[in-house]
Amino acid sequence: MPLKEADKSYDFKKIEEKVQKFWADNDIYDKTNTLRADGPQYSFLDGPPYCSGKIHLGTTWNKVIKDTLLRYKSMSGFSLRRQAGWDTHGLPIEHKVEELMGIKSKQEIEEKVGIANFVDKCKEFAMENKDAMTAQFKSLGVWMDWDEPYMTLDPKYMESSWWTLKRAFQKDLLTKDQRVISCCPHCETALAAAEIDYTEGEDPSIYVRFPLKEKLITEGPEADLDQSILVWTTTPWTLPANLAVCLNNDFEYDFVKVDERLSDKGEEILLIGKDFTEDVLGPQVLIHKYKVDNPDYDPDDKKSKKHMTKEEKEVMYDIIKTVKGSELLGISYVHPLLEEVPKQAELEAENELIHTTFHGDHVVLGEGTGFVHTAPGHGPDDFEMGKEYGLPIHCPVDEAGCFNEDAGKYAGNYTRDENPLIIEDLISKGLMFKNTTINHRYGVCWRCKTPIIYLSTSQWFIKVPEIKEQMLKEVDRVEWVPGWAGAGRFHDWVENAKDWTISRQRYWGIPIPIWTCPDCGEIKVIGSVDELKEESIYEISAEDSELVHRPYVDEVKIKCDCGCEMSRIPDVLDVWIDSGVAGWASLYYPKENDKFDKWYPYDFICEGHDQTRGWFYSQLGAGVISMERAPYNKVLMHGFVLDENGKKMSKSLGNVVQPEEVIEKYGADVLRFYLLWAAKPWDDLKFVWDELNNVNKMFNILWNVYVFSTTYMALDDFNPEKCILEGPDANVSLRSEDKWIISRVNSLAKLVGENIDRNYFHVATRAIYDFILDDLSRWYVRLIRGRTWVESDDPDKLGAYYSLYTALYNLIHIMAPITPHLSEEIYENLVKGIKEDAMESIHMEDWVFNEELIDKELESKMDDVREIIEASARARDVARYKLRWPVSDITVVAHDEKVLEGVKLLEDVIKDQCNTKEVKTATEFENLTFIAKPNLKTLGPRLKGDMGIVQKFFAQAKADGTGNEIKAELEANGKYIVSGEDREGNVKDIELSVDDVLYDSELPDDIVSAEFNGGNVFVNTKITPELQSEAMAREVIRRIQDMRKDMDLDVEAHVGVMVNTNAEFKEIIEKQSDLISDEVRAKTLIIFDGEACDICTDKGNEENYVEDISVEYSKEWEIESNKVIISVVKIE
RNA sequence: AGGCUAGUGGCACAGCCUGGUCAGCGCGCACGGCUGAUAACCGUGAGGUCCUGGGUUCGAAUCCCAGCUAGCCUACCA
Repeated sequence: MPLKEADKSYDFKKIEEKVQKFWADNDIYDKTNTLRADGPQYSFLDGPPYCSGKIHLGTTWNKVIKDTLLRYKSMSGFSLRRQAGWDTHGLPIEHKVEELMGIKSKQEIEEKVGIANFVDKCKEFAMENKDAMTAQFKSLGVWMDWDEPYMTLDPKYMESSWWTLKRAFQKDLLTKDQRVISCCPHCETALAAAEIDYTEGEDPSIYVRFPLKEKLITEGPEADLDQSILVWTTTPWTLPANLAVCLNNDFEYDFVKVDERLSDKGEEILLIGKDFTEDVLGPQVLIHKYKVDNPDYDPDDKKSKKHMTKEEKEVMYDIIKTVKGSELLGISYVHPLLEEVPKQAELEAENELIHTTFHGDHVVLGEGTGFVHTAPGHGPDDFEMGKEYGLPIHCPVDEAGCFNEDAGKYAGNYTRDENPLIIEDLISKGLMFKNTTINHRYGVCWRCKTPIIYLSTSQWFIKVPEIKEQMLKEVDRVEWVPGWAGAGRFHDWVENAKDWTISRQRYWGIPIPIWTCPDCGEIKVIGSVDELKEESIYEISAEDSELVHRPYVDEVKIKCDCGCEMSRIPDVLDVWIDSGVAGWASLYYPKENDKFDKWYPYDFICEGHDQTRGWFYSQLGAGVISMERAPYNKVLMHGFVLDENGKKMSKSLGNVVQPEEVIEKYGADVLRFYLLWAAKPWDDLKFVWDELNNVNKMFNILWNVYVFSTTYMALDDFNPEKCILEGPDANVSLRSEDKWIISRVNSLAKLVGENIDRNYFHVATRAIYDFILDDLSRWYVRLIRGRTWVESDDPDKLGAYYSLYTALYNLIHIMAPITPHLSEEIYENLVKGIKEDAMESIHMEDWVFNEELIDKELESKMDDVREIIEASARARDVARYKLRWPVSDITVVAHDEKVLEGVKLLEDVIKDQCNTKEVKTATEFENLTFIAKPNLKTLGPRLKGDMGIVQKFFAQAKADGTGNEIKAELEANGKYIVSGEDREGNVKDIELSVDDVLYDSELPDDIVSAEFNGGNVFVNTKITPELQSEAMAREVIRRIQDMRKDMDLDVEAHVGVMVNTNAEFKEIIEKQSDLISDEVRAKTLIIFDGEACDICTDKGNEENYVEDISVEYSKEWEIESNKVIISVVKIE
């Protein structure tokens, strides 16, 4: 099948559809994998995106990076495993399903809908989303095992996570404990740190009086006043659970007497930390300034002022006494909501420590009063305090965030909703000192965005701190790209690792395989379905596939050694465990071994920087627990896709760009290339439509080069297989520029390969971009344009075809991992059916480059030559001397021999591109005229009166034009003797040294020059009759070509041409009629002058005459003030 | 509040590790040119406090310190 001429324009839609269909119809993906099956292995693990139903630009970038690397690895001969993964469990889907089914609470799920139905719906929903997202990823051309992905809802996958849990249990890392943890009151479940988002918002900020039970100041006038500790809080709803107040032993505390100016109660004593007093109460002394008349004002004294400023100090409050925090330990206060919360009195009666003060290290400087409200049931710190001092962990709130009966007056209501009421009560009881609000960041549930609350509940944990050291060692072992991702960011996060809350009070997740005995408290952790069946007391009726999900697994009872029936705890696992075990669960280890042995551990994973706390961490933890190591050896951490202003894309800002929008407009390949090109992978990427347009332009240009190539190659039926470069039968000869483009494309392959390997995708794509634009399109194609016109199988023309073909051939290989569709499309035409060893798809080809074809010296010489040619163009531009007009010679002047060598080697290129008959080289430009002049600065002081001799001499030298000779002699001998008569008429010889003479240089007429990086280019623009004749002929040619194009003639179509002009112009161009005929493919060329002109322009007077310019076309031109009428007739 | 990363003409980026060459490239803009790749290309020009402020140095976009802005991560602001 011969090479076909390509479509004129780059139609990505058509191409991408066609190529994807080709891959699908012919199982190209499978064939590619099979082809590499015996190669060295490169194992990769896909981070499972959550089955939200829609991919976004972030996940797009993620998959494009992975796909590019993996395609490259495949071409490099590696055997790959590229299983896609899906994260299917968890709250987000539960929420969606709740929404779909109109469910408002957990109670409804359990009582109305039923867990089985609910879980079924979740599964169905997850699978639908997975399918939708798979289609989106496929449309990007991402190659993964889409038909056999790993899914966290897969029972066999889930078993592996059970096994990991069992490992944790065996290592004594699993514990159930009452702790204060973050809960989502809407989802009614515990949340892990990784599930908390943060948001800015307004909360109350109140300063509350906690009245002292016994006054501390018992003497003096203040003894009668009320005395209170001042406590600050932003969570009024935690006050019903307040059991103590913490202070810091080392701080100093003020007893402050305030009055009605600051307090609604009038005079009272407040205890405040010394460093907080001014923040809370304002400055102690206010200075009021008044303008008053100056009693000493003297109207006659200009310096005297009429008014003066009088200052009055006002003391706002008195500090009666200051004591150390340690002196305030153990004092009792009255709970501010004692009447509203009767339980508080009960508690106080039970434990004398309640409602007293303690020391707490967490009491620090900053906001507040130095006294910290402590509710062990609500705050992690408070909880620790409570445990340390033996306070009860009192929590009058249920998991739904509602007060229970222990909250007295507030019972039954949602905690945060009670804030206003509690504030009101405090005000009416006279305990509110200051009632304001604060803007701060607080935690919210990652899915439903409900503000989280801290509650003491009983949950299951993995004791991460116990394996922290090993985890940190693994962090150091793993290769991170960029380095700081591991060394800084991730290391810090692991360093601060806390216990991992793994239990969730939900339905759609992996049931925690822990069975407990209600009687003896024994615990069993089940590691597999088989084990469960073995241990089960009753026959299990559920299918394996159903058994591992709730509610079926809940029904399984296990026999305890004590004889009782053990039941499963009702919780499901944190979804971060789900994905954390992906390394082996996706391989069904330990139930199956073969895939595990082959692929574990993984050479490479790649996710966004949000996964520091997420997947990077959960895999590390689960890996160390299960296998004593991180499951990965190398991690690329990529950035986020931001909007064009660098702001995060979010629905609320309305700045979200959908991937399909981009694909619709530019296609998948342009998007892929853009994503890899626009930013360093680890930086955030600003998505800018304009830049996408630039990339699209590059695609069009590449396509144009392809069209250009195939146009001529198809015309000549070019076949690269028939090219013989060397030996006696050689039919192709390569010019230096041909070797250059081949060298360049091999250099490119080397650089791109290296940079994809080290994940510098931006370096790779930017090099490709520059190569296509600069080297291939703007330079090489320009250089060979003339050669493609030669008829017959000229070895020189074939050299150009061969080189262009090679450049394109290599380029589509280089681009295949990045732009798989475009490469495949071009491969289909350019290679398949042409080259005997062609594969079915370009993606089955090897990644190759030939180091031996790289000639760095040649590349560098071409760089110089390009500069020289550009300089020559600049010089011509200055002289307004058109490039189309030939010049007799140019001279390249450079000091560096290398540059001149390059000029000689690439002389033909320069001749052609500079449109010059001759290229001269020199280390100095000889045609410069130098005008010598005396250096008055050196000569003046020395010669004094004899200066006249010298001046006269140089004036004469200028007139004679002997400057060059003087310069030459000075350079040769270092001196020059000037003779002349002095004022007295005596002949004198004066010796001039090199320093005594200065020069002005002058370019001869007709010479223009321009600088380039290594020297100067001098262009001789002197016109001879021959040059003029050729120049004018070229003007005519250009216009005829223009007309051919207007006529939409085929490139190879023949024409007849008539040129009618004045006699003088006719004479000039006639000499070049062969050239003209050749260039415009004219079978006949008639040039004449005079009235014959009318013959061809006279179309008669018929009104309906419509000129069919595709057959015959006449046009009047003006060339250098000559009227020229050209007629072109198409010849069949 | 702490950590990491980024901040370079109107826009997007390179340079920074390893201090010194008029701070480079692309897009955009203005002017001119070219025209068988032509929705392409070439030339010239305007346009920059290299985020701000200190410091080190003979010399800082580059190294150090502090601050501002943005992204991500973290945090018990009680």
